[in-house]
Amino acid sequence: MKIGDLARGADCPVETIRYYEREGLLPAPARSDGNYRLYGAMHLDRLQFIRNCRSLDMTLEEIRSLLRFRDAPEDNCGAVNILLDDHIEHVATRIAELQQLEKQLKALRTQCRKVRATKDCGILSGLESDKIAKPVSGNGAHVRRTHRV
Amino acid sequence: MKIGDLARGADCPVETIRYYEREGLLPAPARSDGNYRLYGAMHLDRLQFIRNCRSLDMTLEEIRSLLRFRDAPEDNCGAVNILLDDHIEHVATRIAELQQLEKQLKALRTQCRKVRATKDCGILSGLESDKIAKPVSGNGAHVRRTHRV
DNA sequence: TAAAAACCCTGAAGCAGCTTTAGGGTCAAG
DNA sequence: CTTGACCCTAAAGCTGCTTCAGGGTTTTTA
Repeated sequence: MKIGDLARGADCPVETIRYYEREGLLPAPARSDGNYRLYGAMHLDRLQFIRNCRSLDMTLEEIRSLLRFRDAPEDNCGAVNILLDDHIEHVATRIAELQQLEKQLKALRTQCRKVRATKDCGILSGLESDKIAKPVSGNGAHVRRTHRV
Repeated sequence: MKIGDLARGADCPVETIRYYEREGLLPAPARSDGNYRLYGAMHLDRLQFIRNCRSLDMTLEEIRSLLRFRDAPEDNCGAVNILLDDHIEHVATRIAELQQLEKQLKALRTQCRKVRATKDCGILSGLESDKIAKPVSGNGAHVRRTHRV
């Protein structure tokens, strides 16, 4: 398999594969005469594992850690359970934060129901006010931002 | 007001204020003899506006846009309403994604209820499987990630 | 009055997790 | 034998800051 085949197999951009290799998540594969990367089924498995973890919003550090367990089949998996529990908590925390945010945004939105001059816009004046709650931060949520394009 | 006073007034790190200035969100203030930045009440208002928007998880680009409206009091505010509606939708989308994620993580967690050898760990094998849903991406959620420390 | 502490300055690098750009080389089809 | 699809590397760019290195200024304290 060349890198493009692997990429199609795991639904992952080619550049990201090379990036994972640099980051030590994927082992460097053999090379062809023309210096092309040549992968086997094991690489595909591993890449799919990584991509599954990423789609569960785990960090590369967490994934690195899971891969170490995966590579040590005789060790016990207690730490895996803990890692997952922590991650679930991060996600739950972030959901709660975002729901709070949504409430505030909707409240703000009701401040301006029709189009008028910006100087009279209830939204803009709402954004001046000091009634906007700071995010609950401190603990450590860790999940993708709202903004992506 | 020196930069430290402004920082305390808006509950915002000093470095972040300098960063906002570089990014053109805050106008460059006058300077003292010793080359210190000297701010007035208008800067504090503007900084609080920015920080309120940030705590609602808006991007700097969105904030830049809102500031332009704020600076043009006679324009109409239709675009402000649209911007906010879009942002609310981003947040709602992200919440839905995260709830989906939470469900998958909890399902995965039930795969391994006791500590055993990693080769038998239901979580690790669950992460191999192709049953993990890709994030609904494409549209554009845009909100902070789960991971923060 | 002098030295220490607290504050301020700039410019550049670092963080995560990629993506993009620049500037090439390799290989199969027509 | 050339076109086009694919591959390579190294480096820079993205967001929204934070941190660092290496200074200068002002205020407080002894």
